[in-house]
Amino acid sequence: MSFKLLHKDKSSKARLGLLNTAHGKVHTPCFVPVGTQATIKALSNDEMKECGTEMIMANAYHLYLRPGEKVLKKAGGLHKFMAWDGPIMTDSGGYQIFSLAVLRKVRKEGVEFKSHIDGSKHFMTPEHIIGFQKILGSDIMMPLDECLHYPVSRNNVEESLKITFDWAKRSKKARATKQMLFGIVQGSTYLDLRKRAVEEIVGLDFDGYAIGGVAVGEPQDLIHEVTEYTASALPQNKARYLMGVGTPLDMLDAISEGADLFDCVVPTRNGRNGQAFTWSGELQLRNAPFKEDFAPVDKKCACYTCRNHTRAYIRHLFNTDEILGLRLVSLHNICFYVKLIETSRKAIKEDRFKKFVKDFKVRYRNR
RNA sequence: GGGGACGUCGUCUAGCUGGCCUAGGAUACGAGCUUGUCACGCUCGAGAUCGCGGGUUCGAAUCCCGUCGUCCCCG
Repeated sequence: MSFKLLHKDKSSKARLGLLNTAHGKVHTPCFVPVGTQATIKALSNDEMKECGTEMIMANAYHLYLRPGEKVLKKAGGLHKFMAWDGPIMTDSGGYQIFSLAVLRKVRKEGVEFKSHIDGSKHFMTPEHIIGFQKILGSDIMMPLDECLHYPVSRNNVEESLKITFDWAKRSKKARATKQMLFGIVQGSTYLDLRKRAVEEIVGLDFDGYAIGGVAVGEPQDLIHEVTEYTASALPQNKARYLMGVGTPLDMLDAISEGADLFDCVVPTRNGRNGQAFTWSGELQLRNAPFKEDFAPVDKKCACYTCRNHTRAYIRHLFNTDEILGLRLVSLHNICFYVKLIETSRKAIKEDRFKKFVKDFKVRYRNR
């Protein structure tokens, strides 16, 4: 249970690290696919492993509502339940409080919310969330936090930071020693508030630090201004997790800004909607130009999808609502993301990450 | 040969006691969006002068006549 900083790129702020968890090692930078409901939608564990996925992410809020504490306890934890023997991170549900805002009431003690599934009322405290993540047996737990949408007034951010900090303290107290617990830095786009949040959270000494409240509606340049600023303020010897980011370009930029871990629904969600990521840009595979395109999704990709199938076939699968279509593109996208980060690690090791990103952007023109 | 029903975007159709229809929807088609997943989703676009011709009327997809086509029943 530790993080080792192995190398710092000489051409950028990119870092190479090794995260040791109870269920294995994670090489950073690392992309962590999102499996909210204890499954990476449409993909099997074997497929994830074949892509080279080292760690996956699940969501405490969702699993708390379904299947619930009792089932997960009886199952012997999340690893056994979903038959994934590698590292698992779990998000607390802080983001859900934000994204399901209509239903929530944030109080100092915790959050009151209505289940989006059956409307039942629940009250969750930071202690509950940690307790539940203990039952899950997550390798990396996240504390309950409040994630605000952009834009938000300075006053609201200051008020919110107090709650997030208080919850962080309480989460720390309630933590389990065998699992890692990260602290989350909020502060929206107010850099001085970000700085204050970093000082407070780092003062509590967590196993790693997350940059939250980023890519929640703000313009591109702000995403990176906040990320770079916050990452630079965090300690060198701890992993930095940029929550919810992102697109290939956002991730690469964030790596140059010093972030180590990323989770994002984009490769899977967009994959289910027919968008493929490739070394030469993004493809809307449902679009007409692919009707008779018998090339693989990406010539440079060695994934199952690209080894066996054509763009024309995948477009056909989407047009006929066949399940295999979503599976093939999700699989390709995950493989692409993992490979992109693997290649990034190599470039960092060789101190040429800045050039690597520059070259990648030239080829990745569609955006 | 006689009687009846029906004919509206590519497809399935709403409307048919005439003006609110410069014809609505669904689907197919075309494009865009998607950043700690309420999501195989969302948004937008193009697409029919209402089988055809004539008539009544200020005004017809809607009423009348003819005609063509499809289907059904009787002979």
